[in-house]
Amino acid sequence: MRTGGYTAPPLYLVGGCPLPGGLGGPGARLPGMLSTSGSPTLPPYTSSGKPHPLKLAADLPKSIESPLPPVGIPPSLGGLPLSSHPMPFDTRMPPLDPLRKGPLSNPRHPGPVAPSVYEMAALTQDLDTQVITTKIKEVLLANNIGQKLFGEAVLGLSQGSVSELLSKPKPWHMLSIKGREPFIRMQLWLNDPRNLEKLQHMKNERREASKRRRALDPSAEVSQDSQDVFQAPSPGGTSKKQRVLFSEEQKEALKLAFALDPYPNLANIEFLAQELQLSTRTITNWFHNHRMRLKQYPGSPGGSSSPSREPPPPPPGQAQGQTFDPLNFRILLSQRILEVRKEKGLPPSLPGLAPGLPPSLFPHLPQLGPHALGGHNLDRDLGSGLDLSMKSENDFDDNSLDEDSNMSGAMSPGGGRSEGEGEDRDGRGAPSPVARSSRRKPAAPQWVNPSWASGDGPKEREVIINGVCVMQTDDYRPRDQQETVRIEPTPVEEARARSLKEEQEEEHEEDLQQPASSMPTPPPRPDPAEGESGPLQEEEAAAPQEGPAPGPEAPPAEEGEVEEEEEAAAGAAVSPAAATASCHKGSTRGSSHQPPLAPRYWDALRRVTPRRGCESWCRVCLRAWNDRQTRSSLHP
DNA sequence: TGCTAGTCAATATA
DNA sequence: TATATTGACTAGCA
Repeated sequence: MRTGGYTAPPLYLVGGCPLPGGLGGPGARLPGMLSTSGSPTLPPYTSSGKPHPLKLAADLPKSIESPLPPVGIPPSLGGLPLSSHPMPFDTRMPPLDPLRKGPLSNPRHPGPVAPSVYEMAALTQDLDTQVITTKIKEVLLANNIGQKLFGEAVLGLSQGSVSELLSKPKPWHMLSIKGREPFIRMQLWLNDPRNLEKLQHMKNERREASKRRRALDPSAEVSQDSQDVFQAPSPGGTSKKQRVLFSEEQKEALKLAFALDPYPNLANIEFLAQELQLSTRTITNWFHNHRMRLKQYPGSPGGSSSPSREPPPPPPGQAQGQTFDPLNFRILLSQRILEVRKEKGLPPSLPGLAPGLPPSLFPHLPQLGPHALGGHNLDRDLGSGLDLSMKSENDFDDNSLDEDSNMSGAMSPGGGRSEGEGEDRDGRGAPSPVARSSRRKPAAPQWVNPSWASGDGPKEREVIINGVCVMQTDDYRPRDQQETVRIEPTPVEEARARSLKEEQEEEHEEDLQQPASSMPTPPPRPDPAEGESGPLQEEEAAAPQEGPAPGPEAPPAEEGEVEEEEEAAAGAAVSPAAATASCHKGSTRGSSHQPPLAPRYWDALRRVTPRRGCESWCRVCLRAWNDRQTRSSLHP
């Protein structure tokens, strides 16, 4: 039961109409309200950090010069989402009609159409969400008001939503109109001199009501949650699916898959579902959620996101620039699992396997999944609170080129997700790591740690800058000569043996200035039509194909590849000035400058033409070239 | 059909 | 107990 009793006068928007006393009475103003006839004249906050007095839109259209319909507590609260419920406070806005994006028609309050929340939001100048939430948190804390009560009474949101809003407020410019509504409510609530009084009153009423209920029926251990909240009955018995609790290895696998391809195609989703013994729906949900939540950390210089917030843990970086195919995925995941075990001081070996041999390298063993991996449960073995965010920089030195690639470079050849543009559609937020169609916002920056999967020690000279650039701190001092990673469709045992051998060879490699020695022998030039088979098919591909080298004229790339490569560059964050010289002048993408290739690489590639549009070889060129080689070996 | 944005609510954590 | 996290879901859109 809503302990309502809280009936405030209606909220008026425009001068001449009384604002409810709670909002400051006549003359009170909406925060940052814009005049519809003019440009914003007031910043949302004064220099002292206090909100400006509400600026009225004196010339608002007549259609919204009417009081908002008073909102009472509906007799029945069931069946409606919280956000549709009116607020008992004078921060209330009319219940929304999502179809018309305006207030629900209220037969009890006929008359001119009141401005909807959306209209109000549209009329509202930028609010500093960070300041608002900070103030809200201060007030709540100082007055011992919980998020739950505040959310339900003021915002019409659940506790979890309130928590997210308060702890991770999106900058105003990143909010949709609807997403701005809670912040407008908060601002209105802050402006209400009686806000605390009312909230405390509600709190007391709830407490007393709860006492009464308990007194009436002590056996009913009904939590307050189920009583004072708008408990929506499951309509038609269609309740939410019970939430799945992912195991650590499932999460790790999903993160890895995400790093390989944040937009997996259906085949890959089904593959993951099978591997992880989850439903495809769960997989897609996870990817959706993960993309969205990574985006909640804009981190862009222009963004007004909270400066105190740290970016989310970077995903497994060894996947950067690699393609999603089952074999690749399994190998990388097994490496990751072993790494995690090592970090946790657990034995790297798994039951029934030789030490260090992950079961994913043995497809004949039970599939990788929560019950695979040697039957070990990482949750149990590793405990909670795993910091899987950044692997140690000691076991992946096979792909330093990937430091300049981004997620688009990780697209599966069969994934076909290289189309489109990677720039954030609103031009704000984090630099796009993923080149996408204009519909898709890019996922958050992907961090690169090219050395993750190697068994070598840390490479302190490598500095991770961001998702696509790994700074070579002092000039182009050579790092590992192993510049590319090519995971061939080789039988796993053979692959592992080869890997071990390569590692040994790398350890004894001395001439770091001769990348040519590590450059792969150019495999057959790929057919322009190749590369369209899905990863599952790739997995079934035969052993590495030998064939004629593409020769120095291997590039220019096919048109699609050019597109893909440019998109790879599109999301590149700005690298150090010293490294952002001149390549890709011909790129159609905005911020596509890539660090030029170090001279040592030029030597290796001097006989190969850089990709179209490039003056010389850069990392993108090299990356694209290497991708083609890999693909050509997979799809001769 | 699949995406984003927003939200709920179960669960984990402080 | 309060807050944070996160899987599931919906609406709207292209």
